Parts: sequence; structure tokens; C-alpha cells
Amino acid sequence: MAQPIRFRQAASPLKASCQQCSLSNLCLPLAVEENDLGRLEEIVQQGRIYNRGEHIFDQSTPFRSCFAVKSGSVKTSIITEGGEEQVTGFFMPGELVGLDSMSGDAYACTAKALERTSVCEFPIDKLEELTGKLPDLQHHMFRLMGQEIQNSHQLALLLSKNTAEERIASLLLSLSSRFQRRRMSPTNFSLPMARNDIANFLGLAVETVSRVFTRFQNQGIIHARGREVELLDVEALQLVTREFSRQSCQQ
Amino acid sequence: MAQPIRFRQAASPLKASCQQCSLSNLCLPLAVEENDLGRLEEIVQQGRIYNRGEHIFDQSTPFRSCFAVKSGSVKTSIITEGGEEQVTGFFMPGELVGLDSMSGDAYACTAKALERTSVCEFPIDKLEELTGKLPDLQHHMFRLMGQEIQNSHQLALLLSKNTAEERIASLLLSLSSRFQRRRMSPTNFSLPMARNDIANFLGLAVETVSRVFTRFQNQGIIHARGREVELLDVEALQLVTREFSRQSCQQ
DNA sequence: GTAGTAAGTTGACTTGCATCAATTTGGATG
DNA sequence: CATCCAAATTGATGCAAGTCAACTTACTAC
Repeated sequence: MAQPIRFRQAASPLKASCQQCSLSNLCLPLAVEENDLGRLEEIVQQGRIYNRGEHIFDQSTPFRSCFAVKSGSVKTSIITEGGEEQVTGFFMPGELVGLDSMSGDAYACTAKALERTSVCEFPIDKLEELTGKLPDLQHHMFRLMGQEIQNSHQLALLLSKNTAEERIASLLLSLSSRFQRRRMSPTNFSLPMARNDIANFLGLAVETVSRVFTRFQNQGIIHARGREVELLDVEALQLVTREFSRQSCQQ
Repeated sequence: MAQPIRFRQAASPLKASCQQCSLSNLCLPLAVEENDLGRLEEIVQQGRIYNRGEHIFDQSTPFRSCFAVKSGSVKTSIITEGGEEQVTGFFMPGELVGLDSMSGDAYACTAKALERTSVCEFPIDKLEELTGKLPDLQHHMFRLMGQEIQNSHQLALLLSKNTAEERIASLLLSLSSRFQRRRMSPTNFSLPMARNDIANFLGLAVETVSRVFTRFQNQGIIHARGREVELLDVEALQLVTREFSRQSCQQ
């Protein structure tokens, strides 16, 4: 083994290489010019690896950093005073976690690793300093936050207007396209989250999620076995999500 | 009348004065130092006045500006392909409308004046340019957008976990505190929106909203007559919003 | 004024999903 | 391989809120 090289890497173990990262077309580097990438690398810290169930940060603790998922997946949720939990999002490699906390001094939610997960950490004060210098990066941050607002509005729409079947079909299609963008099969994937998380996220009871999964399976739309899911008829799924609108148009 | 002065004003009729604005402690000027206020004034445009029902911007049209409500109030909503509407927010004086559209080239929602309303317009390209120069303003924008994400998550929580009574109590309390921050009575105000908008926003049927209002009235918690609302027992309302959590603690 | 329309209220009935309860499956551990 | 506990499934039942329909009130315009 090339000792000198290992030694050099060990000398700054916390630095990550955005240039060599395979996610550079999804993550923050996407918005940074080639010759500015070094400045992004200067502020990013290689986070540690989290095992399934470990917390990356906790609601109400001091807000210090946003985190980009490098591998694995993350779920965020808010907890009410009464101990009620609401899952607010699932995050895949390349996606940025913690944007909702930019409004205050404490994290607005809790982030939990759904599986063995590694992240890159962006200290928020340094990130803000850099966005002030790189207009493209600032623009990208605004875009990401705007997208986050939209996602949440879409979730609200789903929760207030759609049936259990429509909600679950929407989630499956969302996961599908996100897997696809990461060069994984859009029809054959493993759910990173438990039925419980799906239910909580979609405002349903676990039993309802289970029932809808078996109903979809009986209709030949999907094949599900535990967390392994195969989408057999994507068009049918898309049709389900539009069921509601079709009805209101037909009358 | 002092003709010369009127003439001077007419020479730049589109400029607004942030320094003299009574909302400067709520709106964007909040984050700008005294001697930088001029730079904000340079980019802000005095928008026109909108009558009830008029659109300030429309979903899918090119995204150009964010708007600060100056007087009156605004509702935003997204429309699905099927024509389904979901109200995503109500905006009061000093609040910034359009942040969710920062993610793309087109407005992500439609903004409609709920009453006679005036706004200030911030062209987005100029605003981004300025935030790049004023770190405090950039920080404030991040805060506002983070807050918007959180609001939306709170709405999702409300929609997925709370009963009709809890949702309506929450909305009334939210309006109450927002009126208070604007130095208006927190217990005696006029709802800017119709029952229909409340129902849509909270994922309920109009009939349900109506029933809950009368139920609250019979319990002596509120007094409502049309859009005029008086909160008679704020503590009782707060209790309603925590009803759910109280139950899960008792068991 | 009065006609006309939209907004709001109230009641009767229906339903999708939650809840409760009982199994079954699966993964982890010694 | 057996044990244990959490996760997932399936069935039976109840209820909160939706839907449909009738009526009242408020607003606008002529």
C-alpha cells in the first residue's frame, strides 16, 4: 500500500472531495464552477457514518449545519409537545437535510438515518459566507429552499384532498423517479423506510398502508414483499394519482 | 398644495419608501441597516392596488418578483391538473409572498387579493443581487424561507393528525397572534377569508367549518357573525389544539 | 324597493379510514 | 435451531367528517 498517500489523507480526515464525488451533479457542487469547487471543499466536513436509527441531529438542539446525504437515506420528523410525531420528509443521496432549520437557532426537526448512512456536513455560518461570495451557489440555495416549500405544499395537498390509495401511489412514483435520477431501477427497488414511516408521512394508519399494498398487489399493479417493491404497471399507478381529478372532470 | 413636491414624487412613482413604511419592523427592511436602506428602496417597486379577487400573479406564468403585502391580505393556492385547488397560505401586511417560486422559472402558485390590497414588488434578479452584497439581508431571506418550510410542515401535521376542531382552533390562534403583532386586537378581528378558503386550507368541507364555528359559539369560546370573530376564551381555544396530545399522555 | 346570486348554516345520511384485536412473518441473538 | 420482539398483515367494528339537499342570510345591481 502507498503509505505516503494514506498519510496525507489522514492529515485532514475531515475534508471531503466534492470534485471526485459521484453525486456532484445532484448535490451542491452542481451550482459551483469547476474552479470554485475548492472553496466548497474548504468548508465541507466529512461527517461520520450513522447506523440505522441513529440521529444525525435533534429537534431543539443548536442549529449548526446542513447535511448532504452521501449514501443511505434519512428521515426527518417534527415532534409536538404531546409527543406526537409527524414525518416531514425522506432524503436520498445528494439531497440536503436541514433547510427548514435556517429560520432559527435550533433544529426545527429531528433527522434519523433509515439505514447505514454517510453524510457531508456544511457548517451553516461558513456556507452562508460562501453563498455571499458565489452568486450561483446562493441562487442554488434559494432554489433548493423554494423546492422544499413546494414539496411540503404538495404533501399538504396530498393529505387534504387525496384518498389512501392516491397518497401511496404518489409516494411510490416519487420514490421511483428519485431512484431513477440516481441511476437505479425505477421499477425495482427496496423501500428505505418502514410501513410505519410511510403511514405517518402520509397521514394514515399502518393498517391502511398494509391494506393498500395488498390491494395494489392483487390488482397486479405492484409486487411487494416486505420492503422489496416492484412496480409492475407504472401507468396504472399514475392513473390512481389522478383518479380524483378524473372524477371531477367527468361529471 | 405644494406643486413641486407632487411633481418630484410623480417623477419616480414606482419607488417606495422603506424608511417611512410603518411595516419596516416586520418586512425586509427589518434585516437592513439604516444606511443600506437606500439600496433596498432602489430595487423595490411600488405595486399597484388590487381589488378583492384580483390575481397578483398566476401559477405557471414567468416568475419575476416576490411581493410584500403592504395593506390588505393575500391567499396563495396551487391548482392541480384536474382543477383541484389547495390553499397554501394566507398573507398579512409585512409578509413576503412568492418564496415557494424561487425554485423555478414559473410561479409555483397563484396569489389572489382577499380584499383591497396593496403590495411592494421585489424583482427577483435584483433582490438576489442585493442579498449577495448584504449578508444580513441574505441571512434574513434564508430565515424567511426556512420559516415558510416550517409553516408548511406544521400545516401537514395539522392535516394528518388533528381533528376539525383542532385545525380550526389552531387557525384562529394563528390569526390572533398575527393580528396582535400588527398592533390590532388579538381577540376581535375580521376574517380576511371566506369559509370556503378556511375549509380548503384546512382540508375540510365548508359545512364542517360552519358546524365547528357554531359549536365553538355554543360553548362560549368564540362569538362569530359572518367574518366578524371575537375570541371569548383564548385559553379554551389553546386547550382544544392540545386536546389530542393530552389524550395520548393520559392513557 | 326587489330581484338575483353567492355565501353561509343546518339536518339526514353515507363512507373511508381509524381503531381494536388477533395472527403471521421476519430479523436478531444466544 | 429455538427464542424473542418488532414489523407487517388481516378481519371486525365504530365514528368523524364528507356528501347531498334544503333553507337562510348577505350582498349587489338595477
